Amino acid sequence: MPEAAPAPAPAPGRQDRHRLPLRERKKLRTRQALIETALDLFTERGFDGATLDELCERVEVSKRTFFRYFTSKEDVAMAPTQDMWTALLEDLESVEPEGRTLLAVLQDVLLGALARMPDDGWARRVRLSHRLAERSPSMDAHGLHFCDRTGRAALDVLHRRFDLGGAADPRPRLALDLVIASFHWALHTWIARPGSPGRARLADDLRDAFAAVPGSLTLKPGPTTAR
Amino acid sequence: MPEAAPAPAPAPGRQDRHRLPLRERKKLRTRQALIETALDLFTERGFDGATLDELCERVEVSKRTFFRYFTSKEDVAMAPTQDMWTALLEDLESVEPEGRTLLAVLQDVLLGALARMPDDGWARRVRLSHRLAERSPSMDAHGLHFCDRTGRAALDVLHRRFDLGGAADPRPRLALDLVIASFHWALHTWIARPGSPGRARLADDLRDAFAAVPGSLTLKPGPTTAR
DNA sequence: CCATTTATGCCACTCAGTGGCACTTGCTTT
DNA sequence: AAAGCAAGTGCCACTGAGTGGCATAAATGG
Repeated sequence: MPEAAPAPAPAPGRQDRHRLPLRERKKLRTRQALIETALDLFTERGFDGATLDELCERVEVSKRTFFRYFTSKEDVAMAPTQDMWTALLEDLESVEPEGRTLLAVLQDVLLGALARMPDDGWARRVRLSHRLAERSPSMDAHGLHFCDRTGRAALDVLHRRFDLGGAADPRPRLALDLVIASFHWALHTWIARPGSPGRARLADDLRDAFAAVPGSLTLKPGPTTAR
Repeated sequence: MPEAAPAPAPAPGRQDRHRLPLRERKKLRTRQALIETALDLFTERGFDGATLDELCERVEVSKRTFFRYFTSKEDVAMAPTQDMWTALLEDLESVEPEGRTLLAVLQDVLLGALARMPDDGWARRVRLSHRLAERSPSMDAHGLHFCDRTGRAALDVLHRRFDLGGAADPRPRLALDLVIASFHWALHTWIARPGSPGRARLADDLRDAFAAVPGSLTLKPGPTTAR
């Protein structure tokens, strides 16, 4: 049970990495090594089967140091997806609705954040990460919790910037959860695809989910013996 | 990280409690005592501030026994809500759509399960439980995970019983998540109400959320300076 | 090159959760 | 009523996640 998380400091874009001071670059490298090694290790032995001591030994870092980068064992394995949500949160600060519905705005921002993820293996990391989550309850729980927290933060930003019909109006929350649900479905579908499709394919699946949103309100169960 | 959960055996209805053999009644009493005491203890000292040893001492049960009833520390504090989701799952086995949309069916079943919760302090337990969850990340995560798992199980039941447009259709999943999101919003609103309103008030809040679903697709952000 | 700040290593500690075995207790059998 | 069975429980030792504290190493700024 982590008390207070330090600043997670997600990975910044590749291009400005050279500009950073030496100390920061070293930290980034350690963080990246921890993520990469953790994903491999957990995939090999299973999330519960691998211990933090093993991970720290491989990366040649003390356990104490690990917990200065990540708040928990689950946290390190979820880092790839979290980076995307964090990017989304940043974009919300500057987006302009321009007559679109809230739902459309959220959908576009999510697609935008997705498109901006690095191409250097991010897709592979996300895939490994979510395959692990499918098999480890605690990882899954951690991921859902992060989604939920970030979602609330996103709504706070929007409530601050726009008039969304009062704090007691459930509609913004429902719209957001619809987008999150779409994302989860897309991710699930994308993970299950043969081969190792990239970002673009995930974006396509996401668009499919978005397109199905209106129909989800009117879908009627067919007859009992339809198969 | 629990490996495999034993049968959680949620509390059965009050009326048939007398019919149970002595041994079963004793188990029920122990389970109930653990839940009740846990909620009080965690509320007093905070979820992280209280240890399982303290809880077991108060209930006069060994820690080993605690883990024969609940899979984790979080689990015991979430039991009240879980009972409702489990009831919902049972109801889904026998519901008939009768021309309604999937969304309407899910909404009605949820309201039905809610109405059937015991009146003996269930509302209070749920309130305590969710106040704790608001303040403890790990409890919140555990609750979200359970919701998600149960939701998937619910969809499995429906897919087995009805034709929902194929396994690759995102609409059923979106409809379900919409209902879950409605429930979360209702719960959040209900918890924040002054006094200690009962089940009925929660059902009202839930109906409000359901009514707002269509509007969540068309809501447009107002002008930046609307306040 | 030194002073300060910042990241890390090391060690001991708490507490959640598990495995194993002995023991009690409610229920059944004769 | 005594004996037998099996479910449920207690006790104890153990693993592993996560934290606190302090000493050390390394990067930065002057």
